[in-house]
Amino acid sequence: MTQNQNFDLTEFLPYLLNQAAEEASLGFQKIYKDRYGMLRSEWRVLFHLGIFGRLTATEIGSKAKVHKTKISRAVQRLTDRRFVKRARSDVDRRVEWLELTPSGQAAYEDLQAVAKAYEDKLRMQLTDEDAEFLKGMLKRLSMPAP
Amino acid sequence: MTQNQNFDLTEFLPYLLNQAAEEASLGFQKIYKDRYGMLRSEWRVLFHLGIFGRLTATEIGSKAKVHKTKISRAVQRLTDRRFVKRARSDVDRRVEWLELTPSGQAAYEDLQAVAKAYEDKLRMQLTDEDAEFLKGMLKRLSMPAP
DNA sequence: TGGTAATAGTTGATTTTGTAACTAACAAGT
DNA sequence: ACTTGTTAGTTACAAAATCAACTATTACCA
Repeated sequence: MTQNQNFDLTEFLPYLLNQAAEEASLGFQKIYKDRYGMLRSEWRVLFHLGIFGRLTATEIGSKAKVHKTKISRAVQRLTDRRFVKRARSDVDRRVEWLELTPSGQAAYEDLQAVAKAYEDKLRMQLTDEDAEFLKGMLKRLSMPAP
Repeated sequence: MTQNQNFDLTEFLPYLLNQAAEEASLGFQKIYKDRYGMLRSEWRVLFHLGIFGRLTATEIGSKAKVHKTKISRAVQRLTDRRFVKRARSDVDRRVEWLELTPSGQAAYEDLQAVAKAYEDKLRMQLTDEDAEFLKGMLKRLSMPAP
């Protein structure tokens, strides 16, 4: 009897969350990857700038909880592709203001529409009520434990 | 007016799921990493063997939805550390049966207890009812969309 | 039997991430 | 002004993930 009945992986919350997150990301990932050759950190930067307009790398990092080296490299690639424009601040010459270029804006609008459609498709698996409830719990779980 | 009010990242399910999954994994990750120098794919293999007893690499891969190269390398490292023992099948000499060694079993039992305690801690943020509901939805989201 | 396809698992090359150390600029107190 | 500390962002190197190609074995079937 080597079998262990005392632990069920499929009830372990971190595991379940990871499996669901991975599955839920697949379809959208395929699109931003195929269509724009973007990585996850890149569409996130793109979306932050699309939504909030003008941000510094640090601001994006703290909003998205992504490490600054990842942001740095994502911004690098996005500027290489002319999706993002950087401008040193006059007030504090350490910081760089980031903004979408017109083609960055176009890519954002395209992907944002895709994201909306994708979200709708995902939510067809859930009732509206369930989805709201789920989101509430995910938001709670997303903040550092007390 | 460059601000876009039409999309809210914090309501986008794949994003929310990822944030929650990452946060929920952090504490447990720290332990299996610090205590055993393991990667995520490694504790998953360890747990599968701890729970199910004897499996092939392919079986683990399909249960956990992990690519075979990741499994292969995880198994390699686990056998290097004498946590896992491999044995070629006599029936089909392509397949290898994987099993925990006694020290692998000990590591599993230790980490399994940690996982339980960690799960309890996480669930303190939720009522039992909510947690069950959440798990149900995560399981549904974990399967490929219809 | 012989030939083609399928499966289990590994390996190598490339890409991406993680970690730590680094530069440059500013802040605060003395 | 001068030291010390902090912050913004980059870079170098090591670790890990990805993807394709590979070996070895078995399955199918004419």
